[in-house]
Amino acid sequence: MNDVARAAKVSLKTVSRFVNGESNIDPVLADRIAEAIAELGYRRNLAAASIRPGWTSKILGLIISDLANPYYSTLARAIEEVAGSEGYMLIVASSEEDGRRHDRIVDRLMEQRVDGLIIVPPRNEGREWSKVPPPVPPMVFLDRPGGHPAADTVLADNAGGAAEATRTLYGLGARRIAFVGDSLDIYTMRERYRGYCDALSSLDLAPDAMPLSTDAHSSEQARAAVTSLLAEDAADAIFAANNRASIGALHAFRSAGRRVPLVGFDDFEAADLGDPGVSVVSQDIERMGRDAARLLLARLRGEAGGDYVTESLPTTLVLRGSEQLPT
Amino acid sequence: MNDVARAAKVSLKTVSRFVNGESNIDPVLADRIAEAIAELGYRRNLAAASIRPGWTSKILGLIISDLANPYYSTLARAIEEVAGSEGYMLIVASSEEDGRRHDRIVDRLMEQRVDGLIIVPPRNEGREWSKVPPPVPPMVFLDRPGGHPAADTVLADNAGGAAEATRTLYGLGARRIAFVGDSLDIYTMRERYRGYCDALSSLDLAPDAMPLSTDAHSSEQARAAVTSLLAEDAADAIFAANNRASIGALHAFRSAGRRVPLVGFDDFEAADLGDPGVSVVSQDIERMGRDAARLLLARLRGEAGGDYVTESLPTTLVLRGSEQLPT
DNA sequence: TTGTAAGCGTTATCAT
DNA sequence: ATGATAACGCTTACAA
Repeated sequence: MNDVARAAKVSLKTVSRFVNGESNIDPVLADRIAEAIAELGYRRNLAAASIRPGWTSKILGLIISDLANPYYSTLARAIEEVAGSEGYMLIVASSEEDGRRHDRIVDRLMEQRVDGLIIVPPRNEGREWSKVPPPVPPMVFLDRPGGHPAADTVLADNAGGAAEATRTLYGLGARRIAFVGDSLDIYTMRERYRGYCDALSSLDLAPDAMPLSTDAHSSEQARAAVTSLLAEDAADAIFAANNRASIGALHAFRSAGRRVPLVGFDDFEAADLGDPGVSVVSQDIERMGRDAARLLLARLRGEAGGDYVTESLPTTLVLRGSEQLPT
Repeated sequence: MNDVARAAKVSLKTVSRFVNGESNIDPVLADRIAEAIAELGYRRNLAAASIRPGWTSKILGLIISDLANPYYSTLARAIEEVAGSEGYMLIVASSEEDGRRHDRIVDRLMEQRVDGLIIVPPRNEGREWSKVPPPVPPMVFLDRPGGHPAADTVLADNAGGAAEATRTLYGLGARRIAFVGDSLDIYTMRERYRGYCDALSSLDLAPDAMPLSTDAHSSEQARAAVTSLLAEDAADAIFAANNRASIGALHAFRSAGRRVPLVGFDDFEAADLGDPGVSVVSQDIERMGRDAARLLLARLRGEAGGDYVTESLPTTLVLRGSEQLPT
């Protein structure tokens, strides 16, 4: 910038004004500056600019569990889009559900002086937020509650969606509705199980009496679980509490040569490929991401009030046929 | 940092030494400093550190077409993993295949002083690299060639994979093998078409005589294309040159109630869900990402020689049954 | 081993 | 409208 100023025979400050697009500047000088910039191939240094007091990095940090998982990459994309529209770039990092890793990323991001943070809290929690010395940048928790009082939160209505799925299966005649999912240590699983139980109870069915499988970490394990449910004739319908459970169930159906009514949680690419298509409780993932980003940007603009909100976004039941009894 | 120095009654420089983990430092002072840091909640400012000469931002920039696309998010994840293992964070941005957008992102990333760039060049090219004033950080092009002479490139062997798929279909008796894919303006499509044509020619079949559909931008369009192929009995096998084409073909098969041998390009989640499973030419996406990141990091370490490499990674043919004639 | 002074590339203040 | 000067938070000669 100094070189540009010298070449254009103006002061440093005038160049600064020029590159910042300030208005009050002599057109003649502006031209000289523009020329000097082009000639010297000058490029401003945003990192240097950002350390000035009152200036910001215009970078947001996003911590998700796994960028390769379509659910999170869809969230990331939606966030990137909203952030980009207001000039923010996004640093994305995967916590792999590991609290220590998550904490390291948080520290790094704060040292980098990101303007704000969007966080999917890891399953295995790390250090408590109260132990993180202030100042902490504005934060939004996404997909799961985060345990920091001064932060907004965007969730899906996991319990509501699960309840709707359960009621649908019941309405079509099912009375032994199996829950096939991952560990209940996971917040979303716990919520889905809660919704499932609530629905059963309100239908005068005992949740305890229903088949329950909570170790479907992979579709392979889900397949095994569903296979034995079929073999023992233990269930007349299945609520698959995540993607992998749904896919595992499909595999099990194919091997067994028969199926029972099925509703899954979370849509997936292949859900409408089979015959019948797989009915699912669908989350509006883009909207979750967008809302999280908007909430954060509103705080950064100082527009948000003193109250922190927790949004619980509705789910949609998408019926494709798998909820029906086979003909 | 000044405050910490004052509180610990040492000089600024000693604190700097401490936070940078330098060895020669009096344990007594170190303790005082550690205490002061904890008390004041001091956090170093990496942005400020990075503007010093000889220092780097330890941030890499990644430009892909769409983070929500599993192909690119898988690439991003692999890159993030390798980068993270060496202390680099990743700024990810989606170009949406738009050259102007891509150029804006490049400028922003360079102003941010990222240490290196990994770029999936957009379909609609923007400004030429020769017009970007130096210094340009080390760069790696991924998935497609990028048009900058001083950069490494990591590609998949699109032509080879397509040729293998074509030969496989031929070997099983097919003589009218349709190519269903997206526009040949796209580098990867062009390459796949080239491989397909090469294979046909070497088998004494005329590529021109084969059914060709290059407007399968969505699975819906691909479905329409395949549906008419089936109706007119124009093809006895299909090479689906991307994911969406494969899925569209499956939909068409289902509606028509019959299928012809099919091999797709690029694996997808549901490929083994149907009966038969969909055979595909599979790219090792993780490896592409890892290799790109490693190439870039090697350059940043100054280890790479003066020569720029172009890697063409082999594809794998995964046979699941759809390549066979229906029984 | 520790401290002093200078400088990295910016922008803000305040005078002109 | 423009410019001299002082910050911002940090690291690196170089001296002590």
